[in-house]
Amino acid sequence: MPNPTAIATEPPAAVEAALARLGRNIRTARLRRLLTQAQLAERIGVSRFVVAGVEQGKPATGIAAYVGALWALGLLEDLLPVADPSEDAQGMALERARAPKRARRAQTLDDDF
Amino acid sequence: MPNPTAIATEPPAAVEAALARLGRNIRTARLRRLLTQAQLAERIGVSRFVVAGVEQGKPATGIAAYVGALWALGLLEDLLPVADPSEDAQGMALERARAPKRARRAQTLDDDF
DNA sequence: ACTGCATGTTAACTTGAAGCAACATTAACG
DNA sequence: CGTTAATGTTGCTTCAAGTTAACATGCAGT
Repeated sequence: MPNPTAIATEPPAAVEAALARLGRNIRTARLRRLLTQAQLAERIGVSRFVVAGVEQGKPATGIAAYVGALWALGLLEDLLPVADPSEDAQGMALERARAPKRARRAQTLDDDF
Repeated sequence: MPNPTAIATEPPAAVEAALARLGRNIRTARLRRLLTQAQLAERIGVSRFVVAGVEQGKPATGIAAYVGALWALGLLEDLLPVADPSEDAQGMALERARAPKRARRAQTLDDDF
């Protein structure tokens, strides 16, 4: 973000809203578990300010802090379905209806598992 | 990340795996839509290197890049259920005992859990 | 009310993330 | 095959994310 950075400084409204919601959810989960920001931060291995930023949905905060928070709260599995190829109806429809054009496809277009 | 940052440099294996999987999923979704890294990067408003980092699951990359990628791919809604309080069975069970707004516990006496 | 602790806010400092450019590599298409 | 485009890689520069510290605010419990 050296240069007049783009998405981190002025994210689209939808992105901003999604991040705010995610942060609020993480905050709720933390409070339910009776953890302080500092305690959660210690588990993650960051300062309490980073946790505060996560709960505010700060766009420029590293994703490790967010995922680490989910991990420390036992909510990591919630992340697995995100962008899951087998659930991407739109993408599957596109793939079905075309002969491969440009864009380099991975040699084996890795199918996990 | 100034100091010997913790989670971003050596994330727990579970976090690392979750990020790697998320990155692969985003990559697959991009390829299905026949977008190059550069094209997706342009939509998000970052350089192509950031998109490459996202697809590799780089832990220190800002979450805005990840969420921006999901947004540009039409997959933002996948993020809504993450850490959703109404799905957090573990947290709801804890809350059934008491519901503090601020994490606070008498530590001298009265310890359960 | 009073006290203790969690959280918000501010500031100065450090360093690594993101930008850019040029080259190497690989895969898709004719 | 050979061409072309997409991606990986390397090195350098810049600036903001993250750290620490100190202070302010506000909630929870006695």
